[in-house]
Amino acid sequence: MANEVKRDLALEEGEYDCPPEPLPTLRHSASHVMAQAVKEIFPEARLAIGPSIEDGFYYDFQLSRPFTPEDLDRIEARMREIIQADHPFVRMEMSRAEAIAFFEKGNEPFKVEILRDLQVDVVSLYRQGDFIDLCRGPHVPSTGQIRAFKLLSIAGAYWRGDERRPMLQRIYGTAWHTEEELSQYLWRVEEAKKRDHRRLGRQLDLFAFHDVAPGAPFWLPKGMVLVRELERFWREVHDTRGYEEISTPILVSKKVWEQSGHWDHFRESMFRLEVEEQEFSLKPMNCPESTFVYRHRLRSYRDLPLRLSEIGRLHRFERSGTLAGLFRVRQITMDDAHIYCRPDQIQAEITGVLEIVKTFYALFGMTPRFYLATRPAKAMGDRALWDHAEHALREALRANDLAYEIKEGDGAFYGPKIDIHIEDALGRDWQTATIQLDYQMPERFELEYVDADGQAKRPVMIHRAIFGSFERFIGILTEHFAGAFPAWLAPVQARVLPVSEKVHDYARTVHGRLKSAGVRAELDDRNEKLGYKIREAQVEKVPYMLVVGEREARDGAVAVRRRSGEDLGPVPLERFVADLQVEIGGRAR
RNA sequence: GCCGGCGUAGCUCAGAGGCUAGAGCAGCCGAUUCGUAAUCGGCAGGUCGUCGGUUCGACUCCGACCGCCGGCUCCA
Repeated sequence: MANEVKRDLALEEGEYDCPPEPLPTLRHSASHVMAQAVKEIFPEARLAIGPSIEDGFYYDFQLSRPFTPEDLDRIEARMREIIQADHPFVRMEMSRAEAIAFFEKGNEPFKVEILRDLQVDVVSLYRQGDFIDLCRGPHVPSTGQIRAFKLLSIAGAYWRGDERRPMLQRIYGTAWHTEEELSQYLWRVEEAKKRDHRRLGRQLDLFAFHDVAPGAPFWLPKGMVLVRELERFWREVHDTRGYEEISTPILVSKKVWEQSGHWDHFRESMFRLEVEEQEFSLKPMNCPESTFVYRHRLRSYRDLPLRLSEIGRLHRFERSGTLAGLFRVRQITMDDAHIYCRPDQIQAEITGVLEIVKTFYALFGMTPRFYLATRPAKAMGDRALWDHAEHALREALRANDLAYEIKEGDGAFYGPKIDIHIEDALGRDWQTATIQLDYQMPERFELEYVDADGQAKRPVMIHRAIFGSFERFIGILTEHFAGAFPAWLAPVQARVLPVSEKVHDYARTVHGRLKSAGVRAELDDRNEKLGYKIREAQVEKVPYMLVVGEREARDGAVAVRRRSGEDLGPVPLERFVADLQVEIGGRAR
């Protein structure tokens, strides 16, 4: 019934199952081989889909019992046999009806479902050995082409990504052209694990999580230094840019959320409680309450733009399975601000925010990428306003000469937004900053200003965050710097290491001098050898180790060692203090 | 929330239906007074995540719950 096709058709855009480049093709083929191995070992397994993904591939199966790590070993061994046999990948074509019949006979309900949804008359299948799978290709010529691969993990995944549909078992694997690339990749994964902020957070005593507060960190003294330094910098920037800081209540009546519209959209994601027969909630956002500050006075067009900033502590009920260290928390400390302005000020205000974004990320050596997120399906407000808002954002981006991509339908329910992503030291992508234009909240809360003509007008509201949240951003920073924070952020900036007890008096003098100069300095006067103290300071990634022995005591100097291992030799104490103050004051990287 | 895995000392980990559950590091005490990544000796440290069940006996087996990890879903 099937026609074998001698050569791959010239595939066009949209006609393949994986990008027709060498590596995705290889990985896609590896997933077919994995499916074959699984079917041979577990004939009762049902096949779902198996694409190539970044760094590897997966295949989803339905099987009554869970896969175990031992199963992975067996599957991998079987795959090697299939690869050894060097079966050619053969493309075949048949009518959709024939294919449905074929997979019904093979008892593959997921394949049948895919085929029923397809709009085409003829479908392609690929065969290697006696294993046939529905697939648009392309594939490598034969299984022997797959050399460097490894199965990695087993995970659950909903059929078609829909939580109402069956939960399948997904096996993840990775595949590369050469063994070298494979081991390089595995090494990269190991390195990433070493940088994991959860691990570094524990090792460096930055923060801790406890069962009693899932999704909310306990900041330890050293981690709190990071929070404070970021706050300090953040306030400096906003103070000089005409922002006024406010703070609004955390526990508020549901009336506020009903008025803002959040109650309808996000009630289920709010922490609610009843007090004296009134329903309250922990605030999941700052914006509705910010409007109370706006309305505190009658506003004139001369008052605008009014920029109200707030480091607000929010709570959002994130489902238990989604929590992850500082990256996904239930208690979020947002570096928020709301700008109330006239329509003619929008572009200038957005421009100002974009400038802050650039300043911030340059400081950390991160390159921001900009995305415009447009009208979502369940949007509030009329179409024309949305179009106008999207246009204003586009214009601001263009005026700032910023390249951007579109995230279609990804806007907030009250307005479109510019999302800013950064790439960290490991090349991973994070969404951090966001700038959201909002005509809805002013409407809902009936905000007004008196214009030059004496008429009451409605202001526009811009929501924006630069870090996103302190929790998440500190998580990203920790991994970005692998715990070796620049001196201005480092919890301990310098540690004094006396060589022996004989110089403890001098070491105390040095330590005292550093403290009086405002340096976060520690004195390690424990009864240990120098090598031990250095090792420990090194592990803790203290930027400067100041070795003091009898020579330094005599000369009023410190022997400076950087955490890079670089030994700067003896430096007069006052010189070191002055240099360090410059480095910290300039927030040098 | 769902699928799977895990939970033993502050940390990293070993152990096991049957006598007082171990190690390294960290901590404390003592010795050593030392020059750029771990000095030596001693001491102390545990309701084996919680609750319930099976059993003569449970840290070990079973169940529920809590938390964490890998994913999926979600993310104003």
